[in-house]
Amino acid sequence: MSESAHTNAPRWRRLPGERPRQILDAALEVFGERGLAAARLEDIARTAGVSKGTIYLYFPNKEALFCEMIREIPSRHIASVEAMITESATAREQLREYLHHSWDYVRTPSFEILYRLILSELHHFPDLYEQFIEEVPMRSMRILGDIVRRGIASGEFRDIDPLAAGRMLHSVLFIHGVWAAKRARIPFMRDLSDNQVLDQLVDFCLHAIGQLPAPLASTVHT
Amino acid sequence: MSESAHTNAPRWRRLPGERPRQILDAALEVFGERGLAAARLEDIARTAGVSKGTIYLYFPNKEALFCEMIREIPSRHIASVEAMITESATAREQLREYLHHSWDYVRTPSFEILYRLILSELHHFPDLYEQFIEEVPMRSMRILGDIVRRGIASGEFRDIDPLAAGRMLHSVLFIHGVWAAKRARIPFMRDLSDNQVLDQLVDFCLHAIGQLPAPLASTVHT
DNA sequence: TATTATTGACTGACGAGTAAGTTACTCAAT
DNA sequence: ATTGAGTAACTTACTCGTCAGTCAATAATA
Repeated sequence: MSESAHTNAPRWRRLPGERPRQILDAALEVFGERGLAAARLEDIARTAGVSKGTIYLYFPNKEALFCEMIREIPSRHIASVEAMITESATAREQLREYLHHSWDYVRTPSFEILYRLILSELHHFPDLYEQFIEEVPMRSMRILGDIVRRGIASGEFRDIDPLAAGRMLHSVLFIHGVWAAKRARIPFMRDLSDNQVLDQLVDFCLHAIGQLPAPLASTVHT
Repeated sequence: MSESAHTNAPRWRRLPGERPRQILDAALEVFGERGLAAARLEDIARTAGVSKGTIYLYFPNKEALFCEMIREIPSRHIASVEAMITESATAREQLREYLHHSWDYVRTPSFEILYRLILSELHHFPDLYEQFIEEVPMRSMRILGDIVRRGIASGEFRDIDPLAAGRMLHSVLFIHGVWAAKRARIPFMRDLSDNQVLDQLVDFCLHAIGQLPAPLASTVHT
């Protein structure tokens, strides 16, 4: 008994390099579960495997931790989505690809949590909100808008305001992503697989901006 | 000096019939501003023009007040939107009309607040969440789905899964409504009027489900 | 040994909920 | 019409638990 009596394994380790990341991840989990006001720093600390005092070594207070989290997390993902864009294909193919990649991003639990937290706390952190808007949805809309513009020029798409189209495409993808991430709680998503939903999205969107009803073609993937 | 010294005007009045509504309206304002956890009952009381104790005469506790508010508020609006549906017109016209009416509903500040609160508290009130989903978005999707079904039968719309189409239509309308309600804080909505956005929405949606790109399309080869 | 990361018990403020006291109103008796 | 006792509506001052933030002590590491 009592391996605790005389193990020379330390009860805790010094990890100043890893603490911020650990704490931010724990913060995402706990803030995501309870919201900014109701989340307890003790819970975040325990989830991160540290004590409450440690948090204050790396973040001045609860709000700052929250803000830092909102800033840090999306920056991990965005670059990877944008890297996926290929210049080679037709606008139609390029659009389809971008929708697929965005679909993967927008369904991640962390995205859903982030969006939810931002939305609910937007009153108190306007600068944070604007930054998020700029870095996530506007970026996405602009990229989509550019693809649409190319497609119009090439005659693949009908004459539509590219920015408006980008906004529409983003909105429908985005909200379905949030729903899909929480599918278990949303009745009208329960019976659909992610791929089915994506197919419906792509079909709907391509018809909305397409020059012609499309040769009935080719939404199959997997 | 001191008109308070001997006015026979009562310092407060008994209004048991009006209190619940007053308190619920105040709750929407204060919860909407600060969220469930951070909102103070004292603030709600002051906004409602009563004292904190009065709230407890009508609601057992903070959570119950919150839930009652979520239940009560949307029921005021929904019926009025559904009453607007006319059976006479073509599916296309009927759809256009329904989108217009929903657009008005979905832009109201109270809807935006409600949606935001529901989304952020969904973890803790699953039954409330399901009820909201059932009463607001699902209802809307079903109505839209029915219109689409009619339109397919009449040849106005292409052959598309009506429920999926209803979901798409709702989603894009809904999220743009939320954005429009907070337009001042959202860069990509700032330069657009509500009517412009609605026109873009209708245009996008009708093309997405339309059999042909509208009247103009009859000249296009098949 | 010196240094620095980490702990955890502590404090002070804040706010939900309570209950005893106060005020507005009601209505039966005059 | 007026009174005034009874009651329902409302207020206010209080309690008590909770939790953000602090700091002196302690443990790991160089």
